[in-house]
Parts: sequence; structure tokens; C-alpha cells
Amino acid sequence: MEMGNFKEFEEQIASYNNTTSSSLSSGILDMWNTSDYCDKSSLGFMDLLGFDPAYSFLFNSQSPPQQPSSVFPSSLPSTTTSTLVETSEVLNLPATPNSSSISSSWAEPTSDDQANKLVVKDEEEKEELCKSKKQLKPQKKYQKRQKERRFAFVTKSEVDHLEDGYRWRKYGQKAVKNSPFPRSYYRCTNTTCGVKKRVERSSEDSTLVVTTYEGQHTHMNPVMPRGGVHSGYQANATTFNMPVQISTQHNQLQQYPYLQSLQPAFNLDSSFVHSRGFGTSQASRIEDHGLLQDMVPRDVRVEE
DNA sequence: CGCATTTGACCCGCGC
DNA sequence: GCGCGGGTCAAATGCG
Repeated sequence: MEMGNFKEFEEQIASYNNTTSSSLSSGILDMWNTSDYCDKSSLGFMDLLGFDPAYSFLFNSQSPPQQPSSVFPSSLPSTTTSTLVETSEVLNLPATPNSSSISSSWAEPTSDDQANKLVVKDEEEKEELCKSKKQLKPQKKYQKRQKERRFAFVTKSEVDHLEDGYRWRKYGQKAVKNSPFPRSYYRCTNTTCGVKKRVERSSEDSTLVVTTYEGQHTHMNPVMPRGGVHSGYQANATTFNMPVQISTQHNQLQQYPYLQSLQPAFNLDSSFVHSRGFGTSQASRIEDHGLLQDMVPRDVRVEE
């Protein structure tokens, strides 16, 4: 499947939904990548939206979703399977039409990864470039764009920029082709942290917001430190927090909707909750699996 | 004043 | 080589 294209992304959701009679917001999507930094091809990922306790059976499946190792930090154990995960059993999610949602994740396409291969040019190179091209603004830096792990998810929300506990600075906005909605670019305000995220609204369904994270936070979540205030637990350099607040148009009442719904389904007693300062701190004995642990409870992960 | 946002210019890769 | 689209920079501006 072509990647990095939101429309196709949506189409895939729609396709899934057509076959499963589930709503768009509860579709299960494939996560994929072809980049060389992600040595696995693609993985399925579950929709966090509908994690009503009633759906807990999804995670008791005998074929739990594969660990999406390809887009998670290298510290995570690799899975042995790397092809598309069969998600049919999980696809029969009941519709949750009006919920705020987390929908899926994916890695960026090869072309996009290739676009991330900017090289830091040294001064000689810059001078050379200026001579050859007569740059008007040769002082501009050429930044290396590292191959960063990315993941994205779709959120049904009235607000574009979801609060996820980190502080972000907007550094750009671009019109999206064939879409009336612009794409916004954010960078983590922590100077030592190169995490970026892109936020764009679906042209097909303006209620859906696609947020793509790139990179890994190298610092603690300033709002909700991992492990809680008293644990002294330092953030692993491979952590993300999912948005913790989904807003409605006139208020922001739906805080932590999926955390609330996840807990019974996941039988959470560990990192997913602790990473957000919920519950008591046991972080010191919790192996940090970075983003993965934030999104998929240990119980449903396949580890080696 | 410090920080965040806006926005046009610029850079780069890719396809033709 | 050129145009296009995506991504980034950085000056200007806004705001508390």
C-alpha cells in the first residue's frame, strides 16, 4: 500500500469499515514502513478509540496484535514477524461514532524517508553552494534530517493541536494539496529534544485530525512526568505520550477518554498508567518500552 | 521581555 | 533542467 498519503490512509480505513461495518473512527489500520531504519515492513495496530471495557476481548485474542517494532525505539524487542498483521479478528469492532479517538499508527513512506536525508553541509560546502547558485540567503543552515521513527494516529477532535503533555512550538504551516486544511509543523520546545510533530485535518472528514510524531523525546514530560512526581523515574529517551486530552468544540471535558476506557480492558497495572502519573509508582521495576508501552499494554504485546 | 505564532522565502527530492 | 510539493527557516508580529 502506498504510504504517507492521508487520503489513502482514510481509504484504507473506509475499506476496513466497509468490510466490517465498523465506523471510521474505530477502524484498524496497518502500520507499515519501508525505510531502512525500520527493518520491519508493516504491522497492524489496534484502534485505541473503542477501548470500552466491552471490547476487552480484543486483547484477549489468541492472536494479539503484533508488536509494531518497526516504528518503535530500538530498545524494544523485535518481533519475529514483520509482515502485515492479520487484523480481521480485531476489525469487528462495534462502531463508536461519536467518540474522540485514537485510530492508528503508521510509519512514513520510503519517499518521505528519503526526503529526510538532508545532510549537514560543512562551511566549504555551503560556500560552494552559494557560489554556484548565488543564494540570496546563504546563511541559512542546512540541517540534517535524521531518519526518525514516526508514528501517527487519527483523532476525532474539534481541535487540531491535541494536548499531549509536552510543549510544542509551531514552526511552520503549509497548505496541503487537495485539502482545504493546512498542515502544521511543531517542534518540542525542549532545546535538547528534536521531536517534531505534524498535524493536519482530513480533507474528507474534517472531524478527523492526523497527528504524526517524529523522533523521540529526550526529556521528561513536563506536564506528567513518567513514573509520577515522587518516583524519581527518569524518562527513557524513547518515550512518547499519546495525547491526553481530546477536546470538544466548546469545552475540553473528555480528558483521558481512552485511558479511562483502556484500564479495564487492559487490566492495567503498569507503565501505561504510570507513565502518565496515574496510580502508584512502580516505575522503577517497569521496563520501559517507550512508545509501545504507552500505546499497547504489556499484556497484549508479543515479546521475545 | 520572553516566548509562541505567523508567514513568505528558501531548500530539497522527485518526477517529467 | 524545471516545476511541484513537502519541509524548514527566520524575521515580523502577537500576546501575556
